[in-house]
Amino acid sequence: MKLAIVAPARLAEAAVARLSKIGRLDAQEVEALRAAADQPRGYRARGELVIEGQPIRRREILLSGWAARTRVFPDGRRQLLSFVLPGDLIGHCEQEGPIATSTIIAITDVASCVAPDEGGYPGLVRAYAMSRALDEAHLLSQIARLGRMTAYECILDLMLELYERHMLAGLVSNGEFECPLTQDVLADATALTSVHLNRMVQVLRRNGLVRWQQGQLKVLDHTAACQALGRPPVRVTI
Amino acid sequence: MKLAIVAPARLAEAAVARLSKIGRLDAQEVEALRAAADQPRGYRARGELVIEGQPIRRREILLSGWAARTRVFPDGRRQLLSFVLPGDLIGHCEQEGPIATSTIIAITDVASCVAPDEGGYPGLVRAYAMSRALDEAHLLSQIARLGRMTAYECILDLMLELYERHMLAGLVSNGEFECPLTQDVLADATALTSVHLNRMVQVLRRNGLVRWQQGQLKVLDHTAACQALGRPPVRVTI
DNA sequence: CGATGCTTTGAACTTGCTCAACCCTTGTGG
DNA sequence: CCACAAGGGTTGAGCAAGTTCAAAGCATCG
Repeated sequence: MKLAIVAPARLAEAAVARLSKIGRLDAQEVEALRAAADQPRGYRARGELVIEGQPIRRREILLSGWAARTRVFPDGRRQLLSFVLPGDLIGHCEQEGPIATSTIIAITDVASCVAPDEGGYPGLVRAYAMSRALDEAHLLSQIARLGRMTAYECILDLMLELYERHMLAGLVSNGEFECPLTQDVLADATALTSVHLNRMVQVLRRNGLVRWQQGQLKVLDHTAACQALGRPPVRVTI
Repeated sequence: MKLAIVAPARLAEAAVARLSKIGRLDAQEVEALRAAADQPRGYRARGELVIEGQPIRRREILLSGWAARTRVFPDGRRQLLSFVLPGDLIGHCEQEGPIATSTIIAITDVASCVAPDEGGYPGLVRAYAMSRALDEAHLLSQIARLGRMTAYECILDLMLELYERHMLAGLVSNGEFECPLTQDVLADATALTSVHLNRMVQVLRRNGLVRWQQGQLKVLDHTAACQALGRPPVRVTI
């Protein structure tokens, strides 16, 4: 299967950037990562990387594209639990005989690789542990968002999270990053209807906070965005 | 500080029940747990067990009482992220220099103890790993609840989760368990106002699904409850 | 050039919120 | 022993945020 998203040679870069920052990887560890990324594995958009309830076969690292953990109700309602972005881990958990607690679907075409074993690599141990911790933090934020934020705040807060996570993976240039989501998907993530999401995004645009067109998302006014969320103007990134 | 909730001798029982089930502990490991529980540490209701942003000092196990991870917004809005029940771990994470991602407050008076070091105890390794995995599963459920369930479903689903978790800790007798929450707290957990929560709880009672009085909660009609949530009638507990 | 998938708009509707009062139980001090 | 304060729980009426349904606009792609 061909992967047109990122040229093969650069496929590892986002994951290397993210994991070496959060794990303070040394040259050897980065090399191990690159070697793993040299054997990428592709999934088509809408494909399932992990299926809820099934045993987890191997630990992977997302290299390119967007994926998401989702839960679908018996009657068809759908909720996105969290996004999985380049450099994020998939299926990392410490139990023996682990069972997936959620389905992970590819939102776009996606590439991943097997996560190099951390044995003998203290940096990888740190990186994996920190990545799990960040994952958990994202879940907590998602709960707070869905629980107590208005639609407007919820969308903005999620956009800021996505911005910061792309920043960490070195995927922001000029304040802008690729956000190939449809409004339907973003609605599933924010627990809104796509109709209402659309209206609120229009308000965000009208207020000059964000630009989102042709799959590129740019936070135009960080200060105003943080203010709208009632938080300290500049948020520390890790 | 005196702890009137559970007699000291029995203080370890819920934690032992839960952790030995999920970790298949051997006699020696159970003994290590009991020894740790013999030096309990108490917190008053409303006290903070962990504070968001501060370094995590030590890993603990909750022995008795209810606690909860919470997030408070700058303007005072509050969201309960998850409940912490007897046998649950507190501050377990694998990074070095870990920072707490959420504040944990005591809902009732609470007792905890230091978590015995798992070195040399494979059962404890399993138990801690599984406990972390369950924790994550609870966060995912919470997201799905807040995101896509109606108030009625949300409350019922949370009550079933609490029931199952108490079951696991051997804290259910006669289908009934202690639930010393105020409606205000339950409203913060389900992201509702206490007014609306109250009305929906009344409907649950009227429909014969639950009884909740004098701090005791009983799920009266499991089949109907599962049906109302559109899921298979009997849910597997682990 | 039609089909398909995404975005945008309008109008009626519903769920859950707000505000305000009242009730009940429990504990405390005169 | 009563009064009263305090903290939950309950009720009502009006309101607002977000949903539903339906249709139209607008790209892109074979």
